[in-house]
Amino acid sequence: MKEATLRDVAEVAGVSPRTVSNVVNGYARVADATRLKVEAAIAQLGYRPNVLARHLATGRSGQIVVVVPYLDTPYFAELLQAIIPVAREAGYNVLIDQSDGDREHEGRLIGNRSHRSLFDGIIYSPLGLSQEDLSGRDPALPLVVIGERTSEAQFDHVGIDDVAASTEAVRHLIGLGRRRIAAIGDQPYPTGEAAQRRTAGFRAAHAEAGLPVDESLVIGTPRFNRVDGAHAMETLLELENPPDAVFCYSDLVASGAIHTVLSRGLRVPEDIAVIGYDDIEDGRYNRPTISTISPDKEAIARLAVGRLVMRINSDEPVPGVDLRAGHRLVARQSTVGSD
Amino acid sequence: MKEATLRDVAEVAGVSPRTVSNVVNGYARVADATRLKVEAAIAQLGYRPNVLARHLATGRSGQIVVVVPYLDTPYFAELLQAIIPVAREAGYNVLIDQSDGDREHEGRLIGNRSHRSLFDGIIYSPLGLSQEDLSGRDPALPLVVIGERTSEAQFDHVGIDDVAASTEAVRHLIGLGRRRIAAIGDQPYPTGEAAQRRTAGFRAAHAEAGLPVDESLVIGTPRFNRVDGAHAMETLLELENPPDAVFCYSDLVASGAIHTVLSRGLRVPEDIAVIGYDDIEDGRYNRPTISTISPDKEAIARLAVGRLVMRINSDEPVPGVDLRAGHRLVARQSTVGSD
DNA sequence: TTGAAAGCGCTAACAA
DNA sequence: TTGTTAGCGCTTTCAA
Repeated sequence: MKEATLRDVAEVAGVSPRTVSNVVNGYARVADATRLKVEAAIAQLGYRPNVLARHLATGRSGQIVVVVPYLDTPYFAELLQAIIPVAREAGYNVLIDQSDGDREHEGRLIGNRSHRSLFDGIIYSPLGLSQEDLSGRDPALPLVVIGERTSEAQFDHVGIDDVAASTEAVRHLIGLGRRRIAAIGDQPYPTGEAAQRRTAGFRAAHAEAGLPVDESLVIGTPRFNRVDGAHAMETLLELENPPDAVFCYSDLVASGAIHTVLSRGLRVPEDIAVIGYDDIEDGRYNRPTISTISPDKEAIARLAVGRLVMRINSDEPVPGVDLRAGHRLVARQSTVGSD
Repeated sequence: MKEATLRDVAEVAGVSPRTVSNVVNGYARVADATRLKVEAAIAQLGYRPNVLARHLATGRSGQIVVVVPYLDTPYFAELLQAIIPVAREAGYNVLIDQSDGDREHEGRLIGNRSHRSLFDGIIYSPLGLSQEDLSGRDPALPLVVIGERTSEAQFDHVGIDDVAASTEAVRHLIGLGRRRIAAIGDQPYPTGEAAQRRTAGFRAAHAEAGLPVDESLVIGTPRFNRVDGAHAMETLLELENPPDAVFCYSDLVASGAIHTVLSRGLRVPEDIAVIGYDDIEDGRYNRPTISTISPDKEAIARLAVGRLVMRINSDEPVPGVDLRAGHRLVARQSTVGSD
């Protein structure tokens, strides 16, 4: 049996398609009597609007794509989990795209115009972003960037205050009496902007406590993965004077670092306290559980989707803004111990 | 500037829209001279087909949805990572839907007809499936189920041979000289069909080795999470005669179980060997690294997408089949130790 | 408030 | 091999 169309409904209700459309969309006001007739017909036929046709007519696809570097990285998976329901509520389907951390790919999607009919906007959570990455893009395509920030002001950024959050993390370690604090995850190059903000917070906390920063304790890593954390920690443990605490730029890094510490027969947090970043679920089950900076992922999702929808619905060009979501420090065993 | 349409191209090339359509889709054969003209026009105008319009005209949306219980469960994330590129290659966009392990939700999506215009088929990876879950669904909507199997033969299943895989896992433990082997993850109720197949393999391995099964060592869990594993392990350790090896129905369960063992001051694998299931990336970084059954996720993805596409393109009803992907046992530290 | 009708951009049956 | 043309199902301008 074929699906009922709007025209069928109109016929049964004895009105014009136009009126049915009005009822379905609640656009214009419709006389109560007419509305009732139409609604009855809709129910009778089991009519459901054809979304595709609607999109063709309106020129909107009702889809947004969310680009993340990796799907199986807990932080991104959790971010997606927060975004999807919010988008759905706003009437958008979410297309998930994985960039594989691949610059080429990321650029390709944002730059080219083949999308047009496929999606109305992009929420983009890059691994690292350089100026050119975004400046070459199609300015007509609504875009909201999560996490990274650049000086360019033509699009929106959503994120937490990384500098403040990082400062709190390190302040927490200092408050615990630690004095030789290391940082794992610095990326002192153009695309490592997010990492650099954490490093800035790290320095700020030292400064406010009147503590010097031992530069040999600031370790760079190509990514924010477990292996990176494990390796960096090995480097730190080989120092003449190893640290008594470590600020890791992700929970994954922290997990790797802890792994190394424990396998050397040292204790966490007694010998070395470790704090991470992201508050991924894994951290709550790690042994020891991982202290962390917990970004408000729901707020990030709400802000990003809200802003994107606004952009999609606005005709004039919208100036880019910086939207801040909240965060909080969660102290767990890896810094304060078990009891 | 407006986007160029197929009609524009036709005009510039001096041919009919029909011909342009043929060139773009490679349907009918087109004279070389005409093709060249058309291609030139396409290039000149920067024409890109409007996917939406095409879908409206063909009655296909070009999208498939993949339903997984949780996005942040590593196994499902990795599965999705395998499916997406395969689907894309086949010309389909993947819509990811999260069921939250919620029965209601799963049923709703499969059952109702509101999709029609939204997607052409579903790949469904349920947490557990009961007979009714699928029998009430719209038979016209192409569906491939990953993992679960039921006796119903109206749709396709893709999965590895769980019984054989589980047998291998337990055989591995027996081969290591273990004699009191526990199983964590049984679900002896209708929706626990996948779990039951693992239990069957567990028993089969015992049978073939002439070993009795101590029923008190078969522990049920509501889910396959870390917590479930951790709790079950506690139960096992409280037994008068605890096991010397454990077969866990997921790597997450294994991770939780190992957590418990270690926190009791026991060693893995010396005191208790642990093997998991799924081969999630996490297992390679766990301390100790986790031995596991590694399903061929790429094969699963290929089989599922291939079958779904076939179903979408076929007019007559297609009989359901059972498609088997490969698997292999990966021995890591949690069973064979560090060196 | 509602009707008539012209598209949205593409496909495909029918003809030539 | 290519052109003509009628939709796909919905929205929306213009009239009434």
